[in-house]
Amino acid sequence: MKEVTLKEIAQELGISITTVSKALKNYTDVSPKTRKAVLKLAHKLDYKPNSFAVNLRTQESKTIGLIIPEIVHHFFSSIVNAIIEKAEKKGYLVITLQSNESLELEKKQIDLLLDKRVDGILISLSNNTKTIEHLQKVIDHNVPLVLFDKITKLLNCSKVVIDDRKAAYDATCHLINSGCKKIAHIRGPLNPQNAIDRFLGYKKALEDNKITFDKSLIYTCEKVTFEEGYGFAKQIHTEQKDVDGVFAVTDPVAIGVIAYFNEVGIKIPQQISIIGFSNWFMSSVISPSLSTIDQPGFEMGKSALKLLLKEIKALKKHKEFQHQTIVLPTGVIKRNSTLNYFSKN
Amino acid sequence: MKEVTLKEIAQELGISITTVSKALKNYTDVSPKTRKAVLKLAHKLDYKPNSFAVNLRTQESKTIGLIIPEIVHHFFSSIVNAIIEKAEKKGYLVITLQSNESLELEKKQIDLLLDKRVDGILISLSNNTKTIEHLQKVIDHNVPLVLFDKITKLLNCSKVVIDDRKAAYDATCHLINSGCKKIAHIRGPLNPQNAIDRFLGYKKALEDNKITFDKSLIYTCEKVTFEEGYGFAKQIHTEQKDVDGVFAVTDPVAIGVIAYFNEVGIKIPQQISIIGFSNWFMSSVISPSLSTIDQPGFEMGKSALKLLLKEIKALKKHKEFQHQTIVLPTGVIKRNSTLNYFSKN
DNA sequence: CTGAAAGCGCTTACAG
DNA sequence: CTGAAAGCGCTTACAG
Repeated sequence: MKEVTLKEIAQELGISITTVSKALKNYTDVSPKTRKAVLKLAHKLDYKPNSFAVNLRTQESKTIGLIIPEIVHHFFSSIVNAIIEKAEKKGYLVITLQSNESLELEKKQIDLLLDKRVDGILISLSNNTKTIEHLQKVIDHNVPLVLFDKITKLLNCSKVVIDDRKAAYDATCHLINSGCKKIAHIRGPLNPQNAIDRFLGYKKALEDNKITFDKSLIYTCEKVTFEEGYGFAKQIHTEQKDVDGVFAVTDPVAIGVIAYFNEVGIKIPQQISIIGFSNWFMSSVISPSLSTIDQPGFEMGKSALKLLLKEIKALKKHKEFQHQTIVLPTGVIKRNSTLNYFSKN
Repeated sequence: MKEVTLKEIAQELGISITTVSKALKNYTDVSPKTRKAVLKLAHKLDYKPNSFAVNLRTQESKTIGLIIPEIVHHFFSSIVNAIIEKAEKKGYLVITLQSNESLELEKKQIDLLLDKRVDGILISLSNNTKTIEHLQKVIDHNVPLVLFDKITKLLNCSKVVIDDRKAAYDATCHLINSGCKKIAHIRGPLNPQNAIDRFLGYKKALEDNKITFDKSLIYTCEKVTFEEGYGFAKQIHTEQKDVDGVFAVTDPVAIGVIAYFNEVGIKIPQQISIIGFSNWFMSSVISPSLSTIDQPGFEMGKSALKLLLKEIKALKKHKEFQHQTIVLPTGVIKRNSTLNYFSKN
């Protein structure tokens, strides 16, 4: 099926392309009669503007790029969900790419998106992103950029995050309030800012509650998986350090911990309490259900997109745009992997 | 930062735009000396072809559209994962949209993708897709279309599926072989082909094993959720029909069933066996771990994309293209929610 | 080996 | 109110 063009409509009506274009775009300087005829024929022929031509003319693609570490991941897929849905409502389509936690891939994908001339880019950094030239390049090309969740403070652009330090503080306090005296922390990799912040929140909570920080109770994940959680739980058990609480950097890791203790018959939460982070769907359905931190993925996606579209709009109008950092609230979700008897809050 | 154009390179070197273009595209009719000078300057200026102009000229977007019912879903996110990754390697970017199980949205999204002039469309149908004009429209516009997983047989295009009937047959036989005599089936909605096929596979398995089909043991989901699984398990329990096996249309539903029986202290698999479908990640980590059907999401995404790219290529060369239907193999994954003592296979 | 010219399909400043 | 013309930045058939 051949696509209909302005030219064809113009020829059929015996008028100029210019007038057809204006009529379709509701310009005021077209006679009602002409406009009507154009609209009628356009509708009849199911005319759709050729987006390639429109893009070239307007230098806009009405497309935004989205890069996340991985899509098969409850939290990130919730974010993608929000972004795609809201973007569609605002007339933008979304090109999604995954860095697979690789800095090299991330760099390449930034180039792909710039080559594609997307109108803006949303990105959550890979765990291995230690340099930022590729991100600075986006800004230098005058393409609006918004970082979310896994960010770097070194970049002058808008950001959407949660207060990881506070959330981790709250998680740790919940363990302490429910009676834990010796709390291990299975942390994320050393590079990403939010793994660092969660660790610091944990440490501060101990401090504020006069519990001595013990370096040997820190276990560091590389891939942040169920398997690592399971492995570290085994290690904790074997080392016999009388650990009575575990704060895991994210739910899959915590679920690995639960799986191990379930297996060896250690009672949760009576003998050991576990708290995770992110509130993955499965955390509510495992046994015992996992206490965790509510991390608002959908809200985060929505906010990031909103900021990006604002900046795109400002850029188009050549207006100044003030970069913002939005911090979304989190909360402790108390379930059955922690005791709630002593809970103060 | 202003983007560099062919014109600027031509001016700086004092040659024509034509020659610059040819040099960059490795046409043979350019002198080595000229070519070298062009490549050098292009590299120095970090020249990137303006994709808007290239799209308009070539009438190709190097972009494909992908529509799925929902992205926050283990199986679908695995498919998206595969498609994005493989497409990138082949020089295509992917625009993803979600129908949210709505036919109206699905129609709109098809239009968006056609307006965008994507080079091809991959789609898994919503549960409420009962008409196919919007899909026929894609074909009529000469845009390659590949259906996967949730398909309709009414459309003449390539398809990638699993043999749902056989997989369901195998799942049910596994229950029978492990000793179940009275097996309930929590099925999917009435419309989607794969819910129908899974139901038929279940029925056939009973038949082949001389177990009378009992209509009252069929429970029909609307949204196919954990909550529905939980609710139907309660109903099964209350109705006291001595059900000793449950085949659920998908894992989240099966996990709802497990949650209920765990709660009321009915032993799985001793008193009742459960099998799901799709092998979601969480199925391996709940307690008891869930027996299920291995549904190869990554493979499905890969195959669908491969077929689509083949068709795009054929179309470009004005060659005939033979539509194909690929059926991917599945297997029963035996875990702890079913007894394995009597297993024959 | 080089380049002028046409054209992809639109938008819009400008003239009448 | 209408339309000729320029231009977005490329690609490519064609002439020389």
